[in-house]
Amino acid sequence: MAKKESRGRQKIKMARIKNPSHRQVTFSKRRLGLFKKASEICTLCGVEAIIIVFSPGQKIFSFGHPSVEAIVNRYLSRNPSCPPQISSSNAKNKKEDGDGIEQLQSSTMNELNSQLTKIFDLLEAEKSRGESLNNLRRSFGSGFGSDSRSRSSQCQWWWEAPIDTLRLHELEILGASMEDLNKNIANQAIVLEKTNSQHLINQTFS
Amino acid sequence: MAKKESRGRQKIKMARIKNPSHRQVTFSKRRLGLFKKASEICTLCGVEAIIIVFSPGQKIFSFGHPSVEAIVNRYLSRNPSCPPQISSSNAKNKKEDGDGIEQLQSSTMNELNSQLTKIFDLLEAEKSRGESLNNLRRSFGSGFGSDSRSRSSQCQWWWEAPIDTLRLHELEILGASMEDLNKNIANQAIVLEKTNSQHLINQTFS
DNA sequence: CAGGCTATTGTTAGCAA
DNA sequence: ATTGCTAACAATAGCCT
Repeated sequence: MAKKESRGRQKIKMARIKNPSHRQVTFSKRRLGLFKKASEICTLCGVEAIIIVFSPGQKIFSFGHPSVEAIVNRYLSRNPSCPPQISSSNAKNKKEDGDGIEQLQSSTMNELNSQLTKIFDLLEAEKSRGESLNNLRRSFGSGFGSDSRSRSSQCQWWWEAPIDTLRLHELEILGASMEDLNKNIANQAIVLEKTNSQHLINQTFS
Repeated sequence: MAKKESRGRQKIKMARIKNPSHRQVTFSKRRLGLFKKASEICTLCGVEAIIIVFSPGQKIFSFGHPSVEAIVNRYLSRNPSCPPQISSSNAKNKKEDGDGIEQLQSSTMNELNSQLTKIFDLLEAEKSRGESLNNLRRSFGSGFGSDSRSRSSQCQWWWEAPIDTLRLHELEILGASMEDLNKNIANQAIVLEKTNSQHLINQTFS
């Protein structure tokens, strides 16, 4: 049976990929690749970096190097003092991620201030917990928790908010940046795991 | 003379590079690579993305795909009701870059408002300059202005602020995000030009 | 739609200017 | 601090499962 062996990677034109399906695949793959690159430059050069990607599907993906998960943990367990006096119109079914970006949608300066206060709080908390992330990153080199997978799977509470991200106000973006920092934990896990897998593969083949 | 021909790329351990010089080189190269990747995913998949990198040298580098300015633009033109009642105390001598992040250091909520106003202002200024960027990007396909280089070189008014970025408050980060959006024009130019160069090289060799 | 495979293209470590 | 070079390494387009 003449198995049609793949022609391998082909050169592509640098232009928007027409086929939606194909485009989606490329997006997924390259997004991971991009995040991995970011992860590497952070590790190699000891720098901090964040990436925020607005996908066409109204979702936001993000990556952030240092202690991002710490923010979430701290936030969830510590629940800041100032639950923004923002209109709680969105207080519907907020899960643990809570406060979606919708809140920022109708931002006035006052609400913005509230948001910022909250963010401020989060970051302060984050700073004091940086170590936990470091530990996670350490484990990257030696062994890796196989549970990190299931975890990231469950944690994919990406921005499910039904908002048109492309029209986000800059204020929203700012808020999103911070919120996304929370989400990137999942990303981190995915990236790290991915890297690890490839590692294992390489070892197997070499 | 046995000219020591390079052994080519060698595998490196994924850990912080000890040698500062080497680390800096790697940072520069990989930063461009990262930005290029980002540029590609934006083009190929038609998404928007931003990257912010806090270098160890107290500088911030950023990348932002299309019209980050456009987003702000949208906001400025769309936001009718609430032109923040921010104190216009920032109307001082704002150059296009000016005001370092230090200002955000001692931010209080009031000052924050001022900052935001300023940011808005900067972005507005940027918007009026967006065309030049667009033109630059256009030229990417056909020819490219050799002057774009000198320009980006001069535009490297990166964050020269002598602050320890690792201790930036979130407010500073937020401000930086917006400010960096301005800077990304220069980055774009660099990335595009770089890409172009490689293109030419490839053509030459093939 | 995420994951595996492989031939190819793309990126970059190590040097040197 | 950036740039060119070359060989080696890494990412990934196209296809399948």
